[in-house]
Amino acid sequence: MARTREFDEEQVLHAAMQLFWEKGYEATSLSDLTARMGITRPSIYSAFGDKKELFEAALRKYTMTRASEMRTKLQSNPSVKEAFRTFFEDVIAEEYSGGPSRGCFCINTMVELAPHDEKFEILTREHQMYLSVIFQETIERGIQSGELKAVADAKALAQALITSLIGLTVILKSRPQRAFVDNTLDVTLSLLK
Amino acid sequence: MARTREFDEEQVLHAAMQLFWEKGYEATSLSDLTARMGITRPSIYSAFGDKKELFEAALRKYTMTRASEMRTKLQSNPSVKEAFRTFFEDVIAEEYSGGPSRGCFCINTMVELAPHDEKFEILTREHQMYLSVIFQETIERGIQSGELKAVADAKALAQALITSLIGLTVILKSRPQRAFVDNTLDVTLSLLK
DNA sequence: AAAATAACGTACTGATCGGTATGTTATTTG
DNA sequence: CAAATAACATACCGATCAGTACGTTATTTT
Repeated sequence: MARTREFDEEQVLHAAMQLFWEKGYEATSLSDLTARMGITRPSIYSAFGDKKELFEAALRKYTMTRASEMRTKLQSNPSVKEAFRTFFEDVIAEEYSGGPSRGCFCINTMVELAPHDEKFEILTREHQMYLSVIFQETIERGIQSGELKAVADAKALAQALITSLIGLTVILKSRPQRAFVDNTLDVTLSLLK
Repeated sequence: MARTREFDEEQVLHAAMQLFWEKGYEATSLSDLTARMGITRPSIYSAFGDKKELFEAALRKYTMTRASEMRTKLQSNPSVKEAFRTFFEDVIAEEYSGGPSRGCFCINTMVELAPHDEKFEILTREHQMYLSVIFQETIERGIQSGELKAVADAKALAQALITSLIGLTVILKSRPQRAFVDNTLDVTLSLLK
C-alpha cells in the first residue's frame, strides 16, 4: 500500500456507465470519459483496464442494478396485471420525460456489440434471460393467487413479454406517437388473462 | 459532360449498405468503405457527399427494398395467419443461418443514431410506421376473408406485432436458445385469432 | 525519519480518423 | 482537332483516436 485513491471507484464507474449508456461504445472517446468521470486517463487504465474492460464493468453495474429494480417494482404490487402495466408504463414515461432517449444500456449493447463480440453476446443474452425469469416468477405468482388462468404457459408468456419490452424500448427511440405505444401496450398486456 | 463514371452507383451503394448494415455508422471507416465499394475516397464524396449522407442513402435504399419485400411476402400467402408465421419464421431463419447477425439495418440505426440525430429519428420512425400499415392491411384482409375475428382492432394489433418483430430482431443478436424464440413466436401469433 | 510504493498530472506516442488539394487521364462538345 | 470538363489516382491535411512513458506527490511500512 502507498498513496490512497482520490476518487471513489463506484462513483466514477457510475459516471462512465451514464456516458456509455447515452452514447454507446464507439461514439464515446477516452476524452469524453475523463471529462465526465473527473479523473485522468492513466487513472482509468489503472483502475479499470482498457476502454472495453471499462465498458464491460459499466454494463455489469447496469444489468445488476436494473435487474434488482425490476424485481422490486414487480413484487411491490399485489396485482400481477397492475404490476406489469405499471412497469411498462414507467418505461414509456421515462422515454417521454424529455431528456435524451437512452433506452436500455443492455439493449443498446446487444445491437452495437453482441454481433461482433462473443463476450457481449453472452452477457446481454444472460441478462435478458434473467429478466424473463423475473417475468415468469411474477406470472406464476398471478397463477397461484388465482388472478391469472392456470392454463397459461408462464415461461413462454414471460419470454414473449420480454421480447415486446425490448421492441417497445427500441421503438421509443424513434419517438413514435403516443397512440402507437398505448395501442401496443394494451394489446401486449391482453396476453395476461 | 466529360469523362464517364467507371463505377455503377447502385452497385457501390449496395456495397456500402451491406457494410453499414453489418457494422453500424461509427464502426465503419472511410477506409472500410473504399475497400468494400471498390472506389476511391474522392469518388465517394463526389457521388454521395460525406459519410453521413452516404449512410443516409444506404439506409433509404435499405428501407425501400425491405418494405417492398415485406409487402410481397405477406401478400403471397392466401392465409393471413400463415403469412405472418412464415414471415416471422423467415426472420428467425435468417439470423440462425450462420452468417454475421446483421439484424435489421433500420433497427440498428434507430438504436445507434435516432436518439442523437433528428433526421434518423424521423427516417426510422416513418419506416416502422409504414411497416405497421402493411401489417394492418394484411390483418384487415384476414378480417375481410373471415379468417380473423372482426372484433380485432387491426391497427392496434399491427402495431403490437411490429413491436414484437423489433424485439425479436434485437434479441436474436444475442443468439438466444431456439426454444425462447419459438415460445415468443407462438405467444405473439396467438394474438391473431 | 527513511525506504518503498502506488496514485497522480503532464505530455507524448504511432495510428487512424474524416475529408480534400492537386495533378492526370479520359470523354464530350464546339 | 482543340478546348472544356469531369472522373480518376495519389498523396496529403489537421484532428482525434486509444493507450502509455515518465517524473512528481502523497501515503504506508519498516
